[in-house]
Amino acid sequence: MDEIPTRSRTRIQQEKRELILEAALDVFSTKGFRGSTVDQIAEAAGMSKPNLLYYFRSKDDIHTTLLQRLLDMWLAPLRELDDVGDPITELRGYIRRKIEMARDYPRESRLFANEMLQGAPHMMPFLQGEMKALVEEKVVVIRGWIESGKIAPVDPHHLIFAIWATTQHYADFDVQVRAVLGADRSGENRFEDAARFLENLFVRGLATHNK
Amino acid sequence: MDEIPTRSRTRIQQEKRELILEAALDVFSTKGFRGSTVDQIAEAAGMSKPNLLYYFRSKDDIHTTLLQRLLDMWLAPLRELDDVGDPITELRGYIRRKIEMARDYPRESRLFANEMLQGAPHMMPFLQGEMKALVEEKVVVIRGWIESGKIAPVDPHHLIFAIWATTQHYADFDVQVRAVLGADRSGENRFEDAARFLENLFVRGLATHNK
DNA sequence: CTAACGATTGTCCAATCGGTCAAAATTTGC
DNA sequence: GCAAATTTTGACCGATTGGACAATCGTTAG
Repeated sequence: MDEIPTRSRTRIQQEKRELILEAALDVFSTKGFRGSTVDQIAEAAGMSKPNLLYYFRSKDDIHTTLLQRLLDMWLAPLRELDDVGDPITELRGYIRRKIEMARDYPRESRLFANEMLQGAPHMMPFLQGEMKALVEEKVVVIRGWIESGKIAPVDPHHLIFAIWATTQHYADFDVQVRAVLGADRSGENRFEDAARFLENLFVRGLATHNK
Repeated sequence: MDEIPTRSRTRIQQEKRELILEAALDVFSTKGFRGSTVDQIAEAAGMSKPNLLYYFRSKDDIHTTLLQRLLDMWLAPLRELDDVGDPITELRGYIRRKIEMARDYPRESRLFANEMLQGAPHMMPFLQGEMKALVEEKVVVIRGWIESGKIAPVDPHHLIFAIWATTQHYADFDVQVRAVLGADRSGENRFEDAARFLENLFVRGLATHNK
């Protein structure tokens, strides 16, 4: 077969492809693309290498498919940042959504981080296109909040970077966070603590009124 | 030869080893360990592969040496965080030192990030040992500042994480930052803007007094 | 039952990569 | 200037890896 239209895929094909992508996400996110072997992915998916290559034309095909899927979900939290609500509430919600993503989808975060570290060879068009456009849109919103005196005057771009950095840190640098917090403090409540700290930090850092 | 004591190395050996480490840092930091080949490093260092392997026993040896050197410089900025000065000034200085490191040593930052993404297979002892110890020491300092009412009551661990995340972000996610800022705003002043924003954010976020 | 189609695997191959080695080229010590 | 030591290289090797392929197994429709 050459290229199966998604429409005409067997139920088994759909399921197996899902299974493979799931396994590949595990492997790619921690070992990187070049550090992963098709055999490792196949074993993680519980099938033989030739069988895996029956569902995906190549290792690269799997990787590309994963990145493609990542695009959609990656911008979702920022998309929800809305002009209508109270700025502080909106930003607080954005931080919370991002922290939840770091907690619930750490592998996707690491996959993205790997791609960025390598200079975004596959995602550059996405960064310069869809992502930049969305950021620009939200920058306008934030700038509006500043001009109406609802939040402190800060650089909107760097505000967004700071939220990205602090939240994704808990997925990408999970080992470091765990190691530094120690065995006892490394329970799953570290995301709760992080959320509390970050909301606090940003709310205080952006407030225009005194407490 | 088996293992040359550092003491008895020729001048040429010292220089060539430096040259190789410099080239390897370039390659490893963007392509990761598995994604890099000895040939690439050798070419970047302007020598043949066997010649490179005359100065380092193995690819792994180069990598380990780079990570080893990284340890020293990585904790330096935090070490300087001192108990004596004004808390806000101290923290502001720490942020500035970290941003300068991201600007001046982005390859080292990415090398570290790669190691973390893969679960710190080589640096785990360092994380749990030296790094955790230093953090714990500084946590005590920060806690002291909080108890004496000099900064707002926040979780010291997560404060440190936030400073790490926001500053290193400009090295590790440089491509993304550039892409989102656009060609015009991506001049080298982005580090200045970032520093200004971050100092502002943290100072406001930690202040106990009203402005 | 059986023919057709989809799924699975064992085997193999070419390319890449880390590393070796002996020989050649160069530098150094005297 | 020359011998010893150091540096550099071309050729080579074994192991790994991505992928191809033909053969086999399983399933399903008639």
